[in-house]
Order: sequence, then C-alpha cells, then structure tokens
Amino acid sequence: MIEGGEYSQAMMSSSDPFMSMKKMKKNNHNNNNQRRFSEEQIKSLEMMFESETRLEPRKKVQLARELGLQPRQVAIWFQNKRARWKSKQLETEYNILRQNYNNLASQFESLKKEKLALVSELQRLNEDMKKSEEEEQRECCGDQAVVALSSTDHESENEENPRSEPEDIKPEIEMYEKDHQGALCDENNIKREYFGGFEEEADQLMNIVEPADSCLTSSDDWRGFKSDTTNLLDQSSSNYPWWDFWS
DNA sequence: CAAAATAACTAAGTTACTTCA
DNA sequence: TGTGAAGTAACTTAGTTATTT
Repeated sequence: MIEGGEYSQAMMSSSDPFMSMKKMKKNNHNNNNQRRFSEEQIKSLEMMFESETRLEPRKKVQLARELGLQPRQVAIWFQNKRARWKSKQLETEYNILRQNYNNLASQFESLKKEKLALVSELQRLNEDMKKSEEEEQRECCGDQAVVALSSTDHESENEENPRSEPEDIKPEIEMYEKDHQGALCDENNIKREYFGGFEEEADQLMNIVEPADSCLTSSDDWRGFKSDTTNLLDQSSSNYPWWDFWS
C-alpha cells in the first residue's frame, strides 16, 4: 500500500502525469536533484539511528525538517539502514559461527588422533598381558611335571599348596583358567581395572564413545558424526553445557 | 459490538544510478 | 577509456496493526 502524503509529495514533483515510472524515478531521486545525501545529513541520520532504529513519526518529521529532506526520504533511509544493518549482523554472526565450527573441527581431529593412540596402546598392553600369562602358565606346567616325577623322594612343603598335590593339579589349572583366561579381553575386567569403583560411569562413557567409533575409524567423511552427536548433545545438555567439555 | 475500509507502517526484494578499482 | 562490482536512494509488494466508518 502506498503511503499518503509523503509519497505524493515525492512523486508528484513531475508535472507530466503520463511520465513513465522509470523517468519519474530518474527525476525524483532527490528533491534537491542530489543523488546522495550530504555528509552532515548522513551523520545526523546515523546518530539518530544509533539511538533508535525505528523513528517515531514526530521525530521523523522533525529530523526531515532539520535536514531539509522529505519525511519520506528519512523513512526510506531508515528502512534501508535497517536492511543494511541486518545483513551486516548476519555476516558477523556467520563469521563467528564459522570460526567456532573450525575450532571444534580441529579439536575433534586432535581428539580423534589421541583416541587412536590410546586404543593402540591398550591393544599393546593386552598383548603383553596375554604373553606373560602364557609364559606363566607354561612355567607352571613345567614345575608340576618335575614335582610329579620326584614325588616319592619329597614330602610336601605345604599341604595347602595345590602344586604339591599332583592329583589336585588338574582342577586347579581349570580353576585358574576359568578365573584368568582372557581376563584382559573381558570388558568388565578392563572397566574394573581402569575405572575401579566407577563402572557405571565407564558404561556411560563407552556408550558415548562406541557409536562414534564407526565414524572415527571408517574412511567415511567424519562430518557424518552429526546424527550421533545430536543424541550425545541432547543427553548431556541437561546435566552440563556441552561446551564445558572443551575447556 | 462486529466487520469492512483505510491509513500507516514494516521487511524483503528490486531498480536505477554513482563511484571506484 | 570502458567495465564490472559495490554502495545507495527510491521504489514495489505483501503483510500487519490501529483507527475509522
């Protein structure tokens, strides 16, 4: 809808009622035939805009009178100024978001590397443990064989010591195997060992880490983490701000 | 009092022009 | 000197709100 007085004043400065819209625009860019506002005018408009981004009608008329402009020109200037200001704001916010994203991405990358290093370290430790277990077992069997052969010459050193009782060896070995075989591959043992007393927390951590594993280790674009982390963020946001994680 | 008409405003997008590298 | 990009005043359109009829 066209504004009443201001519009008429601005548009009807041409005497030709049949003048094309383009020509009218050309002729009416400014009532003083000046294309751009003066520095003084801009300065005043800017100052007013800083105090209020929307002008009251009375102030608009007053400002227009002070600057020698039509009230409509002031209104339009404020409209344009709001639009420019908004797009600048958007640009600023976009840059901030992009910077935050880049920071998060690099932090994510370094955590990813750290995690891989920890996983391989864990694997190495597991292998070491397995080896020492096997050696222990081998040594144990060798001793028992020796004991069995020389049992007639020696009394048992300790009756409670199962190794001194050849007939008890088998069940004991079975018991030992039962208790220790693959112990370090057992998730519960790992948790007990590394998170002693905090198994529940460990479970939560595992739940968080595991879904991310596939995207961390796969060759797929890691940006696919979005769907996984959405849940993660939702879960944790109720307890503490997720960004605390990075601090 | 409800509903239609009108005036005044807004945001978003466009046009015509100037300026400058 | 010509040209394209950027900036800007003025405009159009469609929507909202307040006031009047």
